[in-house]
Amino acid sequence: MTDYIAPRGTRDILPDETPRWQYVEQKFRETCGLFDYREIRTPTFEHTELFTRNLGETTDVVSKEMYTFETRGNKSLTLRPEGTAPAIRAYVQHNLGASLPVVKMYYIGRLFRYERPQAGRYREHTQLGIEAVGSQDPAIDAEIISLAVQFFKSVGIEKFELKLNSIGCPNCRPNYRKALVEYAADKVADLCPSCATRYEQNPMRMLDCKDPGCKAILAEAPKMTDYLDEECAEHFAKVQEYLTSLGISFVLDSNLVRGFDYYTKTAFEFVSGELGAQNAIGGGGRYDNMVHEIGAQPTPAMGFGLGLDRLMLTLDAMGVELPVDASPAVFLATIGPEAHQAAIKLLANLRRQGIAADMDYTGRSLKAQMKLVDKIGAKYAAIIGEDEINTQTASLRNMKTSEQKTIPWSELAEVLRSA
RNA sequence: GCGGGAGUAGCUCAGUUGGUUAGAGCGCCAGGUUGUGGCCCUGGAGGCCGUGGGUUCGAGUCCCAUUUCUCGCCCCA
Repeated sequence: MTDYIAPRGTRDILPDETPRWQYVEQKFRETCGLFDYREIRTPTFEHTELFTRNLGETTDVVSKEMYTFETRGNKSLTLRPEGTAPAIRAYVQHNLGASLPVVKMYYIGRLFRYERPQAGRYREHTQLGIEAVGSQDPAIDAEIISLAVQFFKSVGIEKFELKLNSIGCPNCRPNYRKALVEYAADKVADLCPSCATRYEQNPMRMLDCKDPGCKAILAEAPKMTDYLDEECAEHFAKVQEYLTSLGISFVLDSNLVRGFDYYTKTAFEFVSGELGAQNAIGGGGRYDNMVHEIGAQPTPAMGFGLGLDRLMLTLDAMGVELPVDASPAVFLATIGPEAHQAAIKLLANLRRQGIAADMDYTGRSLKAQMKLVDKIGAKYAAIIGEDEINTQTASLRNMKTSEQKTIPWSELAEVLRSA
């Protein structure tokens, strides 16, 4: 055993598992394509200020979970802890809004957060995300949510809960915040320590505290949805209306508060009962002010992110079988050095003609090679020994039916292609 | 940052009140007549028993520390 192991909170996805990941990623790409979202790839790290200024100074991510380091030139960089700010930074930097009314992007990227690992939580994880920039139409909110739903279903996840809320905007949220603070003012002493801090710094975060005491105290607290201004209320009603018309069921959750400060209006989260304590499989919301804060003219936007690692865990827990098969079509099993030499050339020909093929490179017996064919799951074994060399053929064995036919080398690719 | 559980072969795990050369199943490798996989049989390789210290005539087993993994809290995907 080596002393070198993957750093805490990171892990290897081994060759046996990667086909499942690739399959899910492919489904995501296809779904995004159906909704006309295009891929954007942004750097793994960004200037630290992008995150500190846009996610909120008091959020956990910014205050204690970022992987931040200094360059030789004393600039502070940070491994991206989330995907939205970088995507919007790119949108603004390249003025993407100038050429399209609504810019619809998706990304598949690794995110980094320095947290204590546990089930479904890693220090490096993969997130699939989408962002739509340029529309305040509640139909875009519904589109993004329905893209997520369609994607979940495409990989076999039917059971999940969609939680929905509106957290208002800078116009109406202060009123609610004030009402909440007034409600909690004489109860601070009874709240848990972290809620006492939240009361000071970010009162709305008290709403999703899991402490039973806090829950009881806040059960009677005023609700954001009762304080929405006319525009936000109408937007929220429309989102619900559209979702309903799309046949997407949801539950309103007035305690749903997203982790970053940039959200406005719509907030939503998908939770899976198949996961442990970390049961949020994806979530997102509207962030109508970020584009402006990053430096472009005010432009509404809406996005969604989902944790691929947690999605894979959910699939495992649900026992979903994905139709993946990474096995080659044929394995050349050879007897003796002459056959080995002939197979090298034959193998290259097959591959050039688009037939996935492999052969033995360890000098094993035919029997051992056949075992190997079985193990790697190749559909056919092409056996080449002295007889076959003399006749320029291969004994093509169907590993499932055990049928065996003599095929000339020149016809091998064609036979395999039509098999 | 704080709590609970666990580190014995590649994997999943046994290992009796501390007592000789540390085990099983699976996997791996080689055989079971000539050039043929799955099932079966036989044999083999592979372990500083996480690491360091301590108690003891003797430690995989007891004590301490440390480290890693794991589950949970905070929070999030």
